[in-house]
Amino acid sequence: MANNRITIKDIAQKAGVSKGTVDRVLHNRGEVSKESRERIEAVLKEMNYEPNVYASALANNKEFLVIVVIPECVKGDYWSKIENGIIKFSQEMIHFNASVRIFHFDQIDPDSCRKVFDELKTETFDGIIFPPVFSNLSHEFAGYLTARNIPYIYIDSYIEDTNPLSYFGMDSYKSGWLAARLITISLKKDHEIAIFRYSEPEEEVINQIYKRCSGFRHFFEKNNLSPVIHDIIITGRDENADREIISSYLKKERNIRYGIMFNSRIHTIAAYLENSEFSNIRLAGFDVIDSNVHYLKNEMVGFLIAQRPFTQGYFALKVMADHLIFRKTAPLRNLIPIDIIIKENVDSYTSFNPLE
Amino acid sequence: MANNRITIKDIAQKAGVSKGTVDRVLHNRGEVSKESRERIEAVLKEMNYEPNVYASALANNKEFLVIVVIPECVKGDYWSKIENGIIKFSQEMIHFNASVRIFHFDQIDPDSCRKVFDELKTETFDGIIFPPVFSNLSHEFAGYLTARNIPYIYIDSYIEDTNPLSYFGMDSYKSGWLAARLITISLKKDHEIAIFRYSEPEEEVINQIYKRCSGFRHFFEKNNLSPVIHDIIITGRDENADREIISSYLKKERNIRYGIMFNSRIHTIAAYLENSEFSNIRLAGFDVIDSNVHYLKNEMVGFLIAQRPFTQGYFALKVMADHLIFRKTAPLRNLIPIDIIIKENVDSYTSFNPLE
DNA sequence: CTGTTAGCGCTTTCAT
DNA sequence: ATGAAAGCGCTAACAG
Repeated sequence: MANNRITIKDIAQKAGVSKGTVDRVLHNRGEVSKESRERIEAVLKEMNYEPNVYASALANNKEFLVIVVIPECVKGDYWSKIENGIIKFSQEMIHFNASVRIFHFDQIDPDSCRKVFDELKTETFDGIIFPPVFSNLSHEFAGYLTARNIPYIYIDSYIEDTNPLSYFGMDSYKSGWLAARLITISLKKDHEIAIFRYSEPEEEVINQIYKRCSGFRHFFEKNNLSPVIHDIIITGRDENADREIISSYLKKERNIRYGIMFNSRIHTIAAYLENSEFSNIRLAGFDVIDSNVHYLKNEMVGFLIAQRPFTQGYFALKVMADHLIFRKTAPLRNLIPIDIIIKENVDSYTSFNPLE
Repeated sequence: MANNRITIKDIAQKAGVSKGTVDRVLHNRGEVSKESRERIEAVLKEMNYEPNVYASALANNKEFLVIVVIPECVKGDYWSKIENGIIKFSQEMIHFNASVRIFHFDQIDPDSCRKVFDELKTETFDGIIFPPVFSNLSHEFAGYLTARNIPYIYIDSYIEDTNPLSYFGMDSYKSGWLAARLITISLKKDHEIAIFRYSEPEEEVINQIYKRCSGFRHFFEKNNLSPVIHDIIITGRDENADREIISSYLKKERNIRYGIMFNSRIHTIAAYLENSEFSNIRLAGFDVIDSNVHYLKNEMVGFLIAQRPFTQGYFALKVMADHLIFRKTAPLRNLIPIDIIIKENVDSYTSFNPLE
């Protein structure tokens, strides 16, 4: 039941050549006569040879450096969970002579991101993983990478007209649609909805938020529902100002019973409403980050839509390693499941991690 | 940034011994003087040595056989997804000289399970994975395994007073609780609920179903809700009889608006109700299996509670491999997230699999 | 073009 | 009790 594994030696014997020659055709690095190659290829196929990638990596003894560029993060937030997944997998790579270097930039400052990209243009590395937060910058950088033949993987979001090795992220449109569906379940006839948004969403990051929002609105249209939906524009920077904006708005619009935010910061809204006269407004948001979980548990937030950031980070790096070290391929687009998280299943969601 | 990896050779040099001696202390197989051992152990700790498990497995060249015992399954059902996860990981094991043999038994026939266990008692193997479906049988078999020092891992459910290496499954009580919570969201005052159950749930399998059911009922009690809950007992074997039982029951109880089943066969109920005068009854059930998904999409079923069977199978085998081949440990209890699946996120749920 | 050789990091005889 | 040596499956440099 076991030792029917075919090795390079078996192939060599059966083809009447040496292991060296077999290796040459396996990695077609030339210098093999046509006859030999054809004979070897035939045997390879016939015996259904599968290389032992571990032995291969061991012998290869080549060093790899994978770069990761993500926004600065604090413990427990979305990016830190992606980073944890990356760090976790990086530990499985060290025995293959592969290491990872992580760069951070300021999520709302394109310049800080450009700086990192510029610095990277002076360095050499074998692969890179990053979220295309600022689309213009990322598009340009992707072009550089393609020109240099450096494989890159997107996480979190995607930009068209580029050629990443792979992509891990959520279908933003569908996640917005799903959020609308969930709100609808308990939406009464005269209930109104508030969408909380930042003043001028930096044009560059608009993509993902925009898609979620349009999925959300389309759900109602397509289902012939037309709840009143308010857009409440806040600064996202000035707490006092925001508190004032929100409270004066809600004072005028007494039918608002649901509030949603399409980034991961619904907890800020929850903090404003908590202990206010509007604490009965039910909130919904994105991402199972610690601060959101707090308000999920005290029922300020009714549900969260989540996307397994740890899994994203872990598998993005795994795909890169498979490509670089093991020469394996992976599916181009990996759409993460859109998870529905409420008070009753959040613990099971956060506590499971067979990988850590 | 890279080649600071410490090898056994480095340790040997620094401790002034040979690689062989270092290896002896690493796997404490004796025959080392106390002085040498202490010196080596000091160096090991000082240099923070991490063995290269891949090189180790390669050199070890030992064969492993892992047994898997699961119920017979058909494509697309719960057990087949567990089996897929197992098969997937087994492919990563072949290069470590480890193979997997899968045995099947009839889920509702304890004798067929006993037969497999008995047969296994005459075979030799290095580890085994199975769901303790029949608790008495499993308990006894676990005792045998413990006595023989063969590591075993439970999937799907757990039995007390045994010593498995690890366990992957859902917190059944909480999943029932969650189901009750979800139904409550849209439960109107005079709505009643039907629990569909098999006549005499085989005493042996009662455990998981029982826990789900009590979680379900407790939710209402603890929240001071007291919807009328009906128990509708069907045979589970005789289609015509069941159809008749259900329809006559529902004819008498016109307030029943929700139906739930605590195993994975809510699709059978959906099939009975579809195109009947009771097609407005909303159903809920467990497990994202193909037939359930069908009724989720046509809205006969409102939601499913799911538990990532592929993940269970995959990681159960991974933990076994880590134990056997790499001598790594794993957490004992791994409670899988309790996923909420509705029409709007089911596709994202089933289509994601970076592992396959 | 091809075979031989040394070696990746580790394990396991086998002498000593 | 310990070191030397061979070998796991594969790669790559080097003769020829």
